[in-house]
Amino acid sequence: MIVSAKGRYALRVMIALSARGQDAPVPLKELALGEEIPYKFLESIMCELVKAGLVESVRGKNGGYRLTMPPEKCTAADILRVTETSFAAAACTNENADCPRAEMCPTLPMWRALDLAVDELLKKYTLKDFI
Amino acid sequence: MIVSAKGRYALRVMIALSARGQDAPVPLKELALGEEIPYKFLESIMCELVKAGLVESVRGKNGGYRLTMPPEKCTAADILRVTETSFAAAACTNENADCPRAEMCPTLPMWRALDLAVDELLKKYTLKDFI
DNA sequence: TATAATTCCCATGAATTTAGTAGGAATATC
DNA sequence: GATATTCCTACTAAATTCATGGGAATTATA
Repeated sequence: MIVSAKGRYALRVMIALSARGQDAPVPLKELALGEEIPYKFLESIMCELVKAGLVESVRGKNGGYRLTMPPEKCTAADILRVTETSFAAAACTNENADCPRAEMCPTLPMWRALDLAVDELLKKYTLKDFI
Repeated sequence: MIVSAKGRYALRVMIALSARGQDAPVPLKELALGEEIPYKFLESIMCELVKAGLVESVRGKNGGYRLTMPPEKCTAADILRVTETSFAAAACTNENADCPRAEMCPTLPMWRALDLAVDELLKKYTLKDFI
């Protein structure tokens, strides 16, 4: 039960972008160096964040990445939902879960409650809270 | 962010043991078949549960496993703490965590809060609640 | 005391996921 | 046209999870 390095990197980068304001886009190189995240790994993470609509990219010279919303509108839940391949506490509550026991599983309600509790908490933290 | 199969197996077995009362020990073979858990994998799980003091084992013929406490005294948190190699939401709050950024990490408080929230919730579910 | 049923212990292997790397095409600025 | 950037696809390495195998130790009972 753990948040991956990818998720933590994503959060860090989003915080870094917040601290920079929304004017000029920040190039990947600068983000990677500043946050000490492997360049190519971060590149793949940024790709996911762009696809999810949390950041926008500007290509070509003087390009880079920029938040698509003000920091107070983006929560930790928004970010981690993108990067964590399984955001569910137990596999049992995954979208693709296909457990034959699900119908009468005594623990399923607990996993659902856990998912909810985690989501509630992560929603409370916005990027603004971190800077 | 997910509870492993091991953890779910452990919970299931503990529930099965609860349902059987504390009298005669239940052999591994029976547990494995009944719960559809690979015999050898379950064996290693039982070993951990014994070491943690949640179940006791009786060796030799007519032996098996038995809870060491009444089902209402054992919570999901007690069980998962044993089986999950990392019970922390983020590696950052692991016992062995040794992050150079920890001192001034803006997200650390969130991970701690998350750990707490998860623990609180899992403590609410006792084995008795599942049967 | 032999036998069968069991837990205990140690080592190994397979599968899956996570983390990271490499190279080049496309795009924009100057 | 040179340069700085994102985008895309594929690959590799490392770690973790999920098991499997074989045999020693222990105990009840016939």
